[in-house]
Amino acid sequence: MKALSQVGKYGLRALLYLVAYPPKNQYLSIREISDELGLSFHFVTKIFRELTEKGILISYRGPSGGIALAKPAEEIMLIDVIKALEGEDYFDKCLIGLPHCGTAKPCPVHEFWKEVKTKMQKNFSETSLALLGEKIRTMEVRLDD
Amino acid sequence: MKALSQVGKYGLRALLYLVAYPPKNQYLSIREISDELGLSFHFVTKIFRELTEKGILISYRGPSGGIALAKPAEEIMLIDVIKALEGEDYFDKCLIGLPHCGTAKPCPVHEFWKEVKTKMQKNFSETSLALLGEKIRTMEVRLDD
DNA sequence: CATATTTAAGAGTATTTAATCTTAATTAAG
DNA sequence: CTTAATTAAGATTAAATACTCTTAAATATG
Repeated sequence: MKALSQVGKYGLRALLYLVAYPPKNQYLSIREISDELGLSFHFVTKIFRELTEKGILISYRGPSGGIALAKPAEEIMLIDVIKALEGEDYFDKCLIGLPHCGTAKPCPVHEFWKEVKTKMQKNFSETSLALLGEKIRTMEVRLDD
Repeated sequence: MKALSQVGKYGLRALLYLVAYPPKNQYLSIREISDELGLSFHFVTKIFRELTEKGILISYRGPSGGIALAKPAEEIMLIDVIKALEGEDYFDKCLIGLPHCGTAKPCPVHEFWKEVKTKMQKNFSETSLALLGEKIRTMEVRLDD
């Protein structure tokens, strides 16, 4: 199941790198992130520009510039990132694509699909970037490969 | 969340129409299905050709020809259809796209994502086309709009 | 102030997915 | 046997997504 676009996948991985390996300086360069994760520098730059516009990152140009979280990692929830990367309507889609599917006009799998989406929304709303960063740092989990 | 491609969405809707409104004759024409659901005849034809190759449908050419389920609707599970339309590896994908993500090398959201996929697999494995057809026929749910 | 480093912006290209079109093959019915 | 109805097959086109490239703007440092 391809639940995220490449923008979503790469953006999330790149953000998690920033959270897991916070720089000594105020800013971490996009180049370091893209190099470390083996992602296209230009593509990550484009994605991060969007996250900056949406208030999840702040950026600074020039030498020793880069990007940084706009808020403490504890206050940024996974759901914020996913909605920023995939669209605010991410959890509003009918599985079989019926535009008016909803309580009033449910599709054949509406109730079940709503359960799945609710489970995801709940988990993503409770998961902070700080928590994920900590999991990565303690080597419980991985960000590349 | 876009969990299915257009092929998956249209294919499933078209199949469900067949199940919900079984023809008097042995075969139902693709033209009727695509007309009724407002889908492209040619696109549905192409999708159905795949489902025929994969043994979910049988087809018959010529006047009063069309397509029909290869097995009783009770014996075709939603999961079979989704795997046929989206690929056998549909439930094997890492949320953030890491190729080697798994128990040995989990990504930061591996465990949760596995739960979601397991829930879906379980439900889709227990849901027959017959059940969905019945829901549609009794007007509990809808297939267009 | 000159230079190097970094992100910003957007144009450009490539790939994948979606949809359409054309022609062939099959078959029923007059 | 001719015609019409239907799916099969694959070529073609369109659109969306995924990247890549170029140039500009900002800024630190010598």
